[in-house]
Amino acid sequence: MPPPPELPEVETTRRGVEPHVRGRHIRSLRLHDRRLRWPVAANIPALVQGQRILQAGRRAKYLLLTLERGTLIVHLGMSGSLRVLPAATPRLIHDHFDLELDSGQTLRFNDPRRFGSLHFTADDPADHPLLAELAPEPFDDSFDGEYLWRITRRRRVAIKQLVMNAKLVVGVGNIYASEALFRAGIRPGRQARGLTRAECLRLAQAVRAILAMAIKVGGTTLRDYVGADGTPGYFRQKLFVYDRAGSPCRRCGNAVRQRVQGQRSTYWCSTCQK
DNA sequence: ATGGGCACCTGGCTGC
DNA sequence: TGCAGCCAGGTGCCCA
Repeated sequence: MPPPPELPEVETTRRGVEPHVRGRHIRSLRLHDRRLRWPVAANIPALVQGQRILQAGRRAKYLLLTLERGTLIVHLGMSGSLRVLPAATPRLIHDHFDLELDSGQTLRFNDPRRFGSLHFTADDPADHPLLAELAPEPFDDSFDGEYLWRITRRRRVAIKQLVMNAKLVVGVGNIYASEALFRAGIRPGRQARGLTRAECLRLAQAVRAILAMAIKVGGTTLRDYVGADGTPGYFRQKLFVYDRAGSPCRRCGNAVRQRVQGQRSTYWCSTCQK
């Protein structure tokens, strides 16, 4: 099973899709299997038919297709992928919908585990319930050490869980949470409020660095299609601690440790992280 | 306000 | 070789 789409994978998908959809008109939206995390509203095809796609954007891990009137909101969940294909391409199992374009291509969504989703909003997507409460984008100026310092002051929750809370930090899933904390030299079990200013700064920088690197790696394999991830190989090689329990830390050689934290596996090096 | 736990789902792996 | 059972993960939601 390939790694789940985190923010870099979603951004890679956005970049892959954008040139194929921008400026195109929607011939039709065909729903094949509406069973996703939330049942796909049956009236979406009628609402989007004939509309032009102005751009492909992203907010956190949500893909946003801006139409002339309204926005399609797509989430890849655990196993979702979007591909640009010739419209006649035979469908496979777990294909959920096709966004057929006037170019003769179709944007096809496949999602075995059905944690993905498709919504439409006629209003400002920023006001949509799924997006309204989200933290600032990691690459925004407002996301920095001071921001992390401010939001952690009263939080007793472990820093790893805080970093995975999309209302506080966006785009960091289980894998990159461990990786970012390793890079910042901070143990995942530390109480958020116990971090120093300097540590908050390092963590903010680490989050940005990890995401930027992953986007760069994803970009190298970008072609005319976009999978949920392109290449487990590249991906795995870059990981310092995730899924490496018992293996030597790539920095100091000590065994990488693992424990369950908030019902998720956490990995860290007790030498490199304090 | 905060934190903790649950639910959703299926491919891939483990162990008998 | 077959099969049952467990695990992984993102994240909205409910409850304490």
